[in-house]
Amino acid sequence: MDSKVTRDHLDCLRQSGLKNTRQRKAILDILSIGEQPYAAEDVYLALKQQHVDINLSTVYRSLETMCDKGVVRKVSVSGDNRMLYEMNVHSHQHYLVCVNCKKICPVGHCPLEAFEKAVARETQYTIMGHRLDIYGLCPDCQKESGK
Amino acid sequence: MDSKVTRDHLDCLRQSGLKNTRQRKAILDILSIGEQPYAAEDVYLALKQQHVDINLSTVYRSLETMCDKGVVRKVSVSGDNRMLYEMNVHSHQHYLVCVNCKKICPVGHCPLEAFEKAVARETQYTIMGHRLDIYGLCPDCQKESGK
DNA sequence: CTACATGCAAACCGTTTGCACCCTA
DNA sequence: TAGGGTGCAAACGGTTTGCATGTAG
Repeated sequence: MDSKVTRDHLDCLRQSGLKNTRQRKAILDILSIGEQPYAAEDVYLALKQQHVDINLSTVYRSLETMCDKGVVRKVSVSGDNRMLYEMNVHSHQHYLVCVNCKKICPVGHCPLEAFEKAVARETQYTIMGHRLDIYGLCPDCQKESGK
Repeated sequence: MDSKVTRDHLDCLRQSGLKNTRQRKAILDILSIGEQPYAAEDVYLALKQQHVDINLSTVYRSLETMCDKGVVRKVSVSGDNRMLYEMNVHSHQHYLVCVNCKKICPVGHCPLEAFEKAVARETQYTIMGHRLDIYGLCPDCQKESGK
């Protein structure tokens, strides 16, 4: 399973015409854990913890070039001034962000296709996409604030 | 009409327990022009152009305290790493952002009440709000890119 | 008169960049 | 071995903060 994932990462990089470096593979390994998006620094710290030696600029630069090639994608969520990065799986995704603990959790389905069409009609814009995030209190933080 | 607006600003500040300073009134005057949200620096430059003497930190600090009191609100939109500020009128608002010229235009109606309820049910979060912005090409930029 | 506001300059923090060296293809 | 990738340190841009001074209530 581990080798399967690594294999995929090699393919991703090769297909995008990117060189296959230790650092890039390590970054993709981190992004593949869980479904959350990670800030550049999160990736950096996670790698440090695994004793993977890497420079923070390299993390930024790699994420950026992998974005350009469509291997990863950027997302930014309310209440976090940092850019977050995630694997660019094709399914379109939105997040539920806890305003207290900042935990980020993906929500299933996107209700906006019809709305986009209506907006396009009304405004004459060519709609290219949207960004939606929902914020609230997660169950744990509800309990905590109930105390 | 000008005096009407100024009057409102005095009321806003008074009701929030904020002191009524030259700087705060000037900031609110700027935010009341048009329906766009402004970055702190936009406000600062607009004031400078009107020969209103103010410090950029004061702009940031005033916007922040007026946010706390609910007089203004923050919004952040995709593709701009700056925070934007607007009058906190109660109607909930979303924006259409041109990816080319960065023009921001408000869209009428918000289609997400039902969706929020569904998400709350599924996830057990207490939903507090959401952020939605739509991006695309405005009519002017469509023409330009057609050339 | 006192607490809150402001100006100024320096710090901060996420991100980007220039440059020399390194290493994959 | 050539051209992309990396490390390091310094710059950058938006925002925040400490401190002395100013001013609204």
